[in-house]
Amino acid sequence: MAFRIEAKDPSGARAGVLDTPRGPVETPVFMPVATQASVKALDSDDLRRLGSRAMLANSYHLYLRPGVDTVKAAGGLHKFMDHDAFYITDSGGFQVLSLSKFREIDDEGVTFRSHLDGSLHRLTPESVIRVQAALGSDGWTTLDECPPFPCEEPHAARALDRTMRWLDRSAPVVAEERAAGAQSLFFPILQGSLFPALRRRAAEHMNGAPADGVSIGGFMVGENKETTWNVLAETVSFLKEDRPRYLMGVGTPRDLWDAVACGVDMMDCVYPTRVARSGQIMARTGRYNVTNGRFRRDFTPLDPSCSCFVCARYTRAYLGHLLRCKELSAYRLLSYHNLHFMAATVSEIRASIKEGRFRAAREEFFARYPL
RNA sequence: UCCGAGCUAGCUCAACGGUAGAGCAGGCCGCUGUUAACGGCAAGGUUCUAGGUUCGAAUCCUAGGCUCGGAG
Repeated sequence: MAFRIEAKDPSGARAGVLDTPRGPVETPVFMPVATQASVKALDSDDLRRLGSRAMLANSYHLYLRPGVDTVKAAGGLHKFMDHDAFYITDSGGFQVLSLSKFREIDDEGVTFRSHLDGSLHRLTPESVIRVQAALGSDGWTTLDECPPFPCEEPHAARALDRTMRWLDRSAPVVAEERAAGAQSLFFPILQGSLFPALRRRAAEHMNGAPADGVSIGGFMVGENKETTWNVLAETVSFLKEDRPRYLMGVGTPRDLWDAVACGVDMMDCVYPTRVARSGQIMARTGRYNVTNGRFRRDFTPLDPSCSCFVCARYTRAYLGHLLRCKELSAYRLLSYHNLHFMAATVSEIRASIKEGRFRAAREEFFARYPL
Protein backbone atom coordinates (compact mmCIF):
# COMPACT_ATOMS: atom_id res chain seq x y z
CA MET A 1 0.00 0.00 0.00
CA ALA A 2 1.25 3.42 -0.78
CA PHE A 3 0.32 7.03 -0.84
CA ARG A 4 2.08 9.07 -3.50
CA ILE A 5 2.06 12.85 -3.44
CA GLU A 6 2.04 14.09 -7.01
CA ALA A 7 1.98 17.82 -6.46
CA LYS A 8 2.15 20.20 -3.56
CA ASP A 9 1.07 23.80 -3.40
CA PRO A 10 3.05 26.33 -1.33
CA SER A 11 -0.08 26.70 0.86
CA GLY A 12 0.27 23.06 1.95
CA ALA A 13 -2.44 21.68 -0.34
CA ARG A 14 -1.51 18.34 -1.87
CA ALA A 15 -2.64 16.21 -4.78
CA GLY A 16 -1.86 12.51 -4.71
CA VAL A 17 -2.97 8.94 -5.21
CA LEU A 18 -3.85 6.46 -2.50
CA ASP A 19 -3.52 2.81 -3.39
CA THR A 20 -6.32 0.85 -1.82
CA PRO A 21 -7.43 -2.79 -1.97
CA ARG A 22 -10.07 -1.55 -4.44
CA GLY A 23 -7.67 0.29 -6.68
CA PRO A 24 -6.17 3.76 -6.74
CA VAL A 25 -8.07 6.74 -5.34
CA GLU A 26 -7.02 10.20 -6.43
CA THR A 27 -6.75 12.79 -3.70
CA PRO A 28 -8.01 15.18 -2.56
CA VAL A 29 -11.16 13.10 -2.42
CA PHE A 30 -14.62 13.71 -1.07
CA MET A 31 -16.28 10.55 0.21
CA PRO A 32 -20.06 10.32 0.23
CA VAL A 33 -21.49 8.80 3.40
CA ALA A 34 -23.10 5.37 3.21
CA THR A 35 -23.79 4.80 6.90
CA GLN A 36 -26.04 1.78 6.46
CA ALA A 37 -24.35 0.43 3.32
CA SER A 38 -26.23 2.95 1.22
CA VAL A 39 -25.73 6.56 0.29
CA LYS A 40 -29.21 7.69 1.21
CA ALA A 41 -31.54 7.79 -1.81
CA LEU A 42 -28.88 6.48 -4.23
CA ASP A 43 -27.95 3.04 -5.47
CA SER A 44 -24.67 1.60 -6.71
CA ASP A 45 -25.43 2.52 -10.34
CA ASP A 46 -25.76 6.13 -9.25
CA LEU A 47 -22.43 5.94 -7.41
CA ARG A 48 -20.69 4.42 -10.42
CA ARG A 49 -22.13 7.11 -12.64
CA LEU A 50 -20.92 9.74 -10.19
CA GLY A 51 -17.49 8.18 -10.34
CA SER A 52 -17.36 7.82 -6.56
CA ARG A 53 -14.38 5.61 -5.76
CA ALA A 54 -14.33 6.13 -1.98
CA MET A 55 -17.12 6.09 0.58
CA LEU A 56 -17.62 6.01 4.33
CA ALA A 57 -19.78 3.33 5.95
CA ASN A 58 -20.52 2.85 9.62
CA SER A 59 -19.56 -0.34 11.42
CA TYR A 60 -21.67 0.41 14.47
CA HIS A 61 -24.87 0.83 12.47
CA LEU A 62 -24.14 -2.25 10.36
CA TYR A 63 -23.23 -4.27 13.43
CA LEU A 64 -26.65 -3.50 14.93
CA ARG A 65 -28.47 -4.01 11.64
CA PRO A 66 -28.37 -6.21 9.60
CA GLY A 67 -25.59 -7.67 11.79
CA VAL A 68 -22.01 -8.65 11.02
CA ASP A 69 -22.93 -12.26 10.27
CA THR A 70 -25.43 -11.22 7.63
CA VAL A 71 -22.98 -8.97 5.81
CA LYS A 72 -20.35 -11.69 6.02
CA ALA A 73 -22.76 -14.31 4.70
CA ALA A 74 -23.61 -11.97 1.83
CA GLY A 75 -19.96 -12.08 0.83
CA GLY A 76 -18.89 -8.88 2.52
CA LEU A 77 -19.92 -5.26 2.35
CA HIS A 78 -19.10 -4.78 -1.34
CA LYS A 79 -21.01 -7.77 -2.63
CA PHE A 80 -23.86 -7.03 -0.24
CA MET A 81 -24.35 -3.57 -1.73
CA ASP A 82 -23.01 -4.30 -5.22
CA HIS A 83 -20.33 -1.66 -5.16
CA ASP A 84 -16.67 -2.38 -5.72
CA ALA A 85 -15.10 0.78 -4.35
CA PHE A 86 -13.01 1.81 -1.35
CA TYR A 87 -15.13 1.68 1.78
CA ILE A 88 -13.66 3.02 4.96
CA THR A 89 -15.73 2.44 8.09
CA ASP A 90 -16.34 4.60 11.08
CA SER A 91 -15.69 2.65 14.25
CA GLY A 92 -18.80 3.85 16.01
CA GLY A 93 -16.79 6.34 18.03
CA PHE A 94 -18.88 9.20 16.70
CA GLN A 95 -22.04 7.47 17.87
CA VAL A 96 -20.50 7.53 21.34
CA LEU A 97 -21.05 11.28 21.03
CA SER A 98 -24.18 11.53 18.87
CA LEU A 99 -26.03 8.79 20.76
CA SER A 100 -24.55 9.73 24.10
CA LYS A 101 -27.77 9.23 26.01
CA PHE A 102 -27.61 5.51 25.21
CA ARG A 103 -24.09 4.81 26.46
CA GLU A 104 -21.70 4.41 29.34
CA ILE A 105 -18.01 4.94 28.69
CA ASP A 106 -15.04 3.59 30.67
CA ASP A 107 -11.34 2.94 30.10
CA GLU A 108 -12.00 -0.53 28.73
CA GLY A 109 -14.58 0.50 26.14
CA VAL A 110 -18.15 1.64 25.68
CA THR A 111 -21.41 0.03 26.76
CA PHE A 112 -24.24 0.88 24.42
CA ARG A 113 -27.95 0.48 24.49
CA SER A 114 -29.17 0.04 20.92
CA HIS A 115 -31.24 2.97 19.68
CA LEU A 116 -33.23 0.41 17.68
CA ASP A 117 -34.38 -2.10 20.29
CA GLY A 118 -32.71 -1.12 23.56
CA SER A 119 -30.49 -4.21 23.62
CA LEU A 120 -27.17 -3.90 25.41
CA HIS A 121 -23.85 -4.00 23.51
CA ARG A 122 -20.23 -3.69 24.45
CA LEU A 123 -17.73 -2.00 22.13
CA THR A 124 -14.01 -2.25 22.78
CA PRO A 125 -11.07 -1.05 20.69
CA GLU A 126 -10.38 -4.69 19.86
CA SER A 127 -13.96 -5.62 18.98
CA VAL A 128 -14.52 -2.69 16.62
CA ILE A 129 -11.47 -3.69 14.54
CA ARG A 130 -12.77 -7.25 14.35
CA VAL A 131 -16.21 -6.00 13.34
CA GLN A 132 -14.74 -3.88 10.55
CA ALA A 133 -12.63 -6.82 9.37
CA ALA A 134 -15.63 -9.13 9.37
CA LEU A 135 -17.71 -6.62 7.42
CA GLY A 136 -14.98 -6.55 4.78
CA SER A 137 -14.30 -2.83 5.08
CA ASP A 138 -11.24 -1.53 3.20
CA GLY A 139 -10.29 1.08 5.77
CA TRP A 140 -10.43 0.60 9.52
CA THR A 141 -10.76 3.34 12.10
CA THR A 142 -10.21 3.05 15.83
CA LEU A 143 -12.71 3.38 18.62
CA ASP A 144 -12.30 6.94 19.86
CA GLU A 145 -13.87 9.39 22.27
CA CYS A 146 -14.96 12.53 20.45
CA PRO A 147 -15.37 15.19 23.12
CA PRO A 148 -18.35 17.53 22.88
CA PHE A 149 -18.11 21.28 22.38
CA PRO A 150 -17.45 23.22 24.42
CA CYS A 151 -15.12 21.05 26.47
CA GLU A 152 -12.73 21.87 29.32
CA GLU A 153 -9.11 20.98 28.69
CA PRO A 154 -8.82 18.38 31.49
CA HIS A 155 -11.83 16.52 30.10
CA ALA A 156 -10.43 16.73 26.55
CA ALA A 157 -7.07 15.47 27.81
CA ARG A 158 -8.68 12.45 29.47
CA ALA A 159 -10.62 11.69 26.30
CA LEU A 160 -7.43 11.95 24.26
CA ASP A 161 -5.46 9.68 26.63
CA ARG A 162 -8.20 7.12 26.32
CA THR A 163 -8.27 7.45 22.53
CA MET A 164 -4.49 7.00 22.34
CA ARG A 165 -4.53 3.95 24.61
CA TRP A 166 -7.31 2.53 22.48
CA LEU A 167 -5.16 2.99 19.38
CA ASP A 168 -2.34 1.10 21.09
CA ARG A 169 -4.74 -1.73 21.85
CA SER A 170 -6.12 -1.77 18.30
CA ALA A 171 -2.77 -2.17 16.54
CA PRO A 172 -2.15 -5.80 17.57
CA VAL A 173 -5.63 -6.77 16.41
CA VAL A 174 -4.96 -5.13 13.05
CA ALA A 175 -1.71 -7.11 12.82
CA GLU A 176 -3.62 -10.29 13.64
CA GLU A 177 -6.24 -9.65 10.95
CA ARG A 178 -3.51 -8.89 8.44
CA ALA A 179 -1.72 -12.09 9.32
CA ALA A 180 -5.02 -13.80 8.53
CA GLY A 181 -5.01 -12.21 5.06
CA ALA A 182 -6.76 -8.85 5.41
CA GLN A 183 -5.38 -6.09 3.19
CA SER A 184 -7.39 -3.21 4.56
CA LEU A 185 -5.80 0.13 5.35
CA PHE A 186 -5.51 1.23 8.97
CA PHE A 187 -6.71 4.78 9.64
CA PRO A 188 -6.63 5.39 13.40
CA ILE A 189 -8.45 8.43 14.73
CA LEU A 190 -6.67 11.44 16.15
CA GLN A 191 -8.44 13.57 18.79
CA GLY A 192 -7.44 16.44 21.08
CA SER A 193 -10.48 18.72 20.91
CA LEU A 194 -9.54 22.31 20.06
CA PHE A 195 -6.40 22.49 22.19
CA PRO A 196 -3.24 22.76 20.05
CA ALA A 197 -1.10 21.22 22.80
CA LEU A 198 -3.35 18.16 22.95
CA ARG A 199 -3.46 17.91 19.16
CA ARG A 200 0.31 17.98 19.10
CA ARG A 201 0.51 15.15 21.60
CA ALA A 202 -2.02 13.21 19.56
CA ALA A 203 -0.08 13.79 16.33
CA GLU A 204 3.23 12.73 17.84
CA HIS A 205 1.65 9.57 19.20
CA MET A 206 0.05 8.94 15.81
CA ASN A 207 3.37 9.34 14.03
CA GLY A 208 4.69 6.39 16.02
CA ALA A 209 1.71 4.16 15.30
CA PRO A 210 1.64 1.53 12.52
CA ALA A 211 -0.89 3.42 10.42
CA ASP A 212 -1.54 3.75 6.67
CA GLY A 213 -3.34 7.03 7.11
CA VAL A 214 -4.60 9.37 9.79
CA SER A 215 -8.25 10.04 10.55
CA ILE A 216 -8.67 13.44 12.11
CA GLY A 217 -11.76 13.61 14.27
CA GLY A 218 -13.28 16.05 16.71
CA PHE A 219 -13.84 19.02 14.41
CA MET A 220 -17.11 20.67 13.30
CA VAL A 221 -18.73 19.95 16.64
CA GLY A 222 -20.01 23.51 17.07
CA GLU A 223 -16.83 25.61 17.22
CA ASN A 224 -16.37 28.62 14.95
CA LYS A 225 -14.62 27.97 11.67
CA GLU A 226 -11.66 30.20 12.31
CA THR A 227 -10.81 27.96 15.26
CA THR A 228 -11.37 24.86 13.14
CA TRP A 229 -8.87 25.86 10.48
CA ASN A 230 -6.31 27.24 12.92
CA VAL A 231 -6.27 24.13 15.08
CA LEU A 232 -6.47 21.83 12.08
CA ALA A 233 -3.53 23.48 10.33
CA GLU A 234 -1.50 23.23 13.49
CA THR A 235 -2.46 19.60 13.98
CA VAL A 236 -1.45 18.71 10.44
CA SER A 237 1.86 20.49 10.84
CA PHE A 238 2.85 17.92 13.48
CA LEU A 239 1.97 14.94 11.28
CA LYS A 240 4.36 13.00 9.08
CA GLU A 241 4.16 14.05 5.44
CA ASP A 242 3.89 10.64 3.86
CA ARG A 243 0.51 9.56 5.19
CA PRO A 244 -2.88 10.54 3.81
CA ARG A 245 -4.89 12.73 6.15
CA TYR A 246 -8.58 12.06 6.41
CA LEU A 247 -10.61 14.85 8.00
CA MET A 248 -13.74 13.21 9.34
CA GLY A 249 -17.17 14.75 8.89
CA VAL A 250 -16.25 17.78 6.77
CA GLY A 251 -17.83 19.53 4.97
CA THR A 252 -19.48 22.10 2.76
CA PRO A 253 -18.08 23.10 -0.66
CA ARG A 254 -16.15 25.98 0.90
CA ASP A 255 -14.86 23.66 3.63
CA LEU A 256 -13.29 21.46 0.96
CA TRP A 257 -10.99 24.30 -0.07
CA ASP A 258 -10.16 25.30 3.50
CA ALA A 259 -9.46 21.76 4.62
CA VAL A 260 -7.26 21.03 1.63
CA ALA A 261 -5.43 24.29 2.30
CA CYS A 262 -4.62 22.83 5.73
CA GLY A 263 -3.04 19.77 4.12
CA VAL A 264 -6.03 17.42 4.22
CA ASP A 265 -6.33 14.69 1.56
CA MET A 266 -9.63 12.98 2.29
CA MET A 267 -13.00 14.08 3.64
CA ASP A 268 -16.48 12.75 4.11
CA CYS A 269 -19.71 14.48 5.00
CA VAL A 270 -23.44 13.88 5.13
CA TYR A 271 -23.97 17.53 4.33
CA PRO A 272 -24.49 17.35 0.53
CA THR A 273 -27.00 14.51 0.74
CA ARG A 274 -28.72 15.67 3.89
CA VAL A 275 -29.36 19.20 2.68
CA ALA A 276 -30.41 17.88 -0.74
CA ARG A 277 -33.33 16.11 0.91
CA SER A 278 -34.68 19.47 2.02
CA GLY A 279 -34.07 21.18 -1.31
CA GLN A 280 -30.74 22.94 -0.75
CA ILE A 281 -28.92 22.98 -4.05
CA MET A 282 -25.23 23.57 -4.59
CA ALA A 283 -24.61 25.51 -7.77
CA ARG A 284 -21.79 27.40 -9.42
CA THR A 285 -22.95 30.74 -8.02
CA GLY A 286 -23.79 29.50 -4.54
CA ARG A 287 -26.39 27.61 -2.62
CA TYR A 288 -30.15 28.08 -2.83
CA ASN A 289 -33.35 26.20 -2.00
CA VAL A 290 -35.13 24.86 -5.06
CA THR A 291 -38.46 24.67 -3.21
CA ASN A 292 -38.57 28.46 -2.86
CA GLY A 293 -41.65 29.86 -4.54
CA ARG A 294 -39.65 31.88 -7.03
CA PHE A 295 -38.66 28.69 -8.89
CA ARG A 296 -42.20 27.43 -9.52
CA ARG A 297 -41.99 28.41 -13.15
CA ASP A 298 -38.24 28.38 -13.56
CA PHE A 299 -37.63 25.95 -16.40
CA THR A 300 -33.83 26.13 -16.23
CA PRO A 301 -31.57 23.40 -14.76
CA LEU A 302 -30.52 23.36 -11.10
CA ASP A 303 -27.13 24.69 -12.20
CA PRO A 304 -26.85 25.78 -15.84
CA SER A 305 -23.11 25.15 -15.80
CA CYS A 306 -23.42 21.62 -14.36
CA SER A 307 -22.74 18.53 -16.46
CA CYS A 308 -24.70 16.00 -14.38
CA PHE A 309 -27.62 14.05 -15.85
CA VAL A 310 -30.11 15.71 -13.54
CA CYS A 311 -29.19 19.12 -14.91
CA ALA A 312 -29.24 17.76 -18.45
CA ARG A 313 -32.81 16.52 -18.13
CA TYR A 314 -34.81 18.30 -15.44
CA THR A 315 -35.80 21.82 -14.49
CA ARG A 316 -35.92 23.65 -11.19
CA ALA A 317 -39.68 23.89 -11.54
CA TYR A 318 -40.04 20.13 -11.91
CA LEU A 319 -37.55 19.15 -9.18
CA GLY A 320 -39.04 21.69 -6.77
CA HIS A 321 -42.45 20.25 -7.56
CA LEU A 322 -41.26 16.69 -6.87
CA LEU A 323 -39.81 17.63 -3.51
CA ARG A 324 -42.84 19.66 -2.44
CA CYS A 325 -44.93 16.57 -3.25
CA LYS A 326 -42.41 14.39 -1.39
CA GLU A 327 -42.07 12.28 -4.52
CA LEU A 328 -39.30 9.78 -3.76
CA SER A 329 -37.40 10.50 -6.96
CA ALA A 330 -36.71 14.02 -5.68
CA TYR A 331 -34.41 12.72 -2.95
CA ARG A 332 -32.39 10.76 -5.47
CA LEU A 333 -32.11 13.45 -8.12
CA LEU A 334 -31.20 16.25 -5.72
CA SER A 335 -28.72 14.08 -3.78
CA TYR A 336 -27.12 13.03 -7.05
CA HIS A 337 -26.71 16.61 -8.18
CA ASN A 338 -25.13 17.78 -4.91
CA LEU A 339 -22.68 14.87 -4.89
CA HIS A 340 -21.81 15.66 -8.48
CA PHE A 341 -21.13 19.24 -7.42
CA MET A 342 -18.85 18.04 -4.60
CA ALA A 343 -16.96 15.76 -6.98
CA ALA A 344 -16.60 18.53 -9.54
CA THR A 345 -15.34 20.91 -6.86
CA VAL A 346 -12.76 18.37 -5.72
CA SER A 347 -11.61 17.89 -9.33
CA GLU A 348 -11.23 21.63 -9.62
CA ILE A 349 -9.19 21.67 -6.41
CA ARG A 350 -6.98 18.82 -7.58
CA ALA A 351 -6.38 20.41 -10.98
CA SER A 352 -5.53 23.75 -9.42
CA ILE A 353 -2.96 22.13 -7.12
CA LYS A 354 -1.34 20.27 -10.00
CA GLU A 355 -1.20 23.48 -11.99
CA GLY A 356 0.18 25.50 -9.10
CA ARG A 357 -2.74 27.92 -8.86
CA PHE A 358 -4.60 26.60 -5.83
CA ARG A 359 -4.66 29.91 -3.95
CA ALA A 360 -6.10 31.87 -6.86
CA ALA A 361 -8.61 29.15 -7.63
CA ARG A 362 -9.75 29.18 -4.02
CA GLU A 363 -10.20 32.95 -4.09
CA GLU A 364 -12.18 32.68 -7.29
CA PHE A 365 -14.42 29.96 -5.82
CA PHE A 366 -15.08 31.87 -2.60
CA ALA A 367 -16.03 34.97 -4.59
CA ARG A 368 -18.69 33.18 -6.56
CA TYR A 369 -19.89 30.71 -3.90
CA PRO A 370 -20.65 32.88 -0.87
CA LEU A 371 -22.04 30.23 1.53
C1' U B 1 -91.95 22.19 1.73
C1' C B 2 -90.82 19.87 6.52
C1' C B 3 -87.16 17.64 10.04
C1' G B 4 -82.07 17.18 11.54
C1' A B 5 -76.82 18.46 11.47
C1' G B 6 -73.47 22.09 10.35
C1' C B 7 -71.08 27.09 9.00
C1' U B 8 -64.30 29.33 13.10
C1' A B 9 -57.14 30.59 9.22
C1' G B 10 -56.40 28.55 2.07
C1' C B 11 -58.13 23.16 3.75
C1' U B 12 -59.68 19.63 7.86
C1' C B 13 -61.04 20.61 12.63
C1' A B 14 -60.49 22.38 18.29
C1' A B 15 -62.23 25.81 21.83
C1' C B 16 -69.29 25.03 24.12
C1' G B 17 -70.30 32.16 28.69
C1' G B 18 -64.14 34.49 30.41
C1' U B 19 -57.48 36.73 26.10
C1' A B 20 -60.02 32.06 19.31
C1' G B 21 -55.90 27.29 18.90
C1' A B 22 -53.78 22.82 16.23
C1' G B 23 -52.53 19.81 12.00
C1' C B 24 -51.83 20.26 6.92
C1' A B 25 -51.06 23.63 2.79
C1' G B 26 -48.61 28.28 1.50
C1' G B 27 -43.75 31.57 3.07
C1' C B 28 -38.72 31.34 4.81
C1' C B 29 -34.51 29.36 7.56
C1' G B 30 -31.18 25.58 9.57
C1' C B 31 -28.58 20.94 9.00
C1' U B 32 -20.90 19.09 8.67
C1' G B 33 -17.32 10.78 11.09
C1' U B 34 -26.72 10.50 9.42
C1' U B 35 -31.25 7.96 15.55
C1' A B 36 -32.36 13.23 10.12
C1' A B 37 -37.57 11.94 3.15
C1' C B 38 -35.70 15.86 9.40
C1' G B 39 -35.97 20.11 12.63
C1' G B 40 -37.16 25.32 13.53
C1' C B 41 -39.28 30.30 12.78
C1' A B 42 -42.71 33.80 11.00
C1' A B 43 -47.28 34.82 8.82
C1' G B 44 -52.21 33.71 8.50
C1' G B 45 -59.23 35.57 11.83
C1' U B 46 -65.18 41.36 11.31
C1' U B 47 -65.71 32.94 14.28
C1' C B 48 -71.89 33.19 7.62
C1' U B 49 -75.06 37.93 8.23
C1' A B 50 -78.27 41.14 11.18
C1' G B 51 -80.47 41.97 15.71
C1' G B 52 -80.91 40.61 20.97
C1' U B 53 -79.59 38.67 26.25
C1' U B 54 -75.09 39.47 29.29
C1' C B 55 -70.05 43.02 32.92
C1' G B 56 -68.42 39.74 28.92
C1' A B 57 -70.89 35.88 23.05
C1' A B 58 -67.45 31.64 18.35
C1' U B 59 -70.46 29.66 22.49
C1' C B 60 -77.19 31.46 24.67
C1' C B 61 -81.91 33.57 22.01
C1' U B 62 -84.53 35.42 17.30
C1' A B 63 -84.61 36.06 12.07
C1' G B 64 -82.28 35.38 7.51
C1' G B 65 -78.50 33.07 4.18
C1' C B 66 -75.67 28.94 2.60
C1' U B 67 -73.99 23.54 2.82
C1' C B 68 -74.90 18.38 3.75
C1' G B 69 -78.17 14.44 5.16
C1' G B 70 -83.28 12.42 5.80
C1' A B 71 -88.60 12.62 4.78
C1' G B 72 -92.30 14.01 1.30
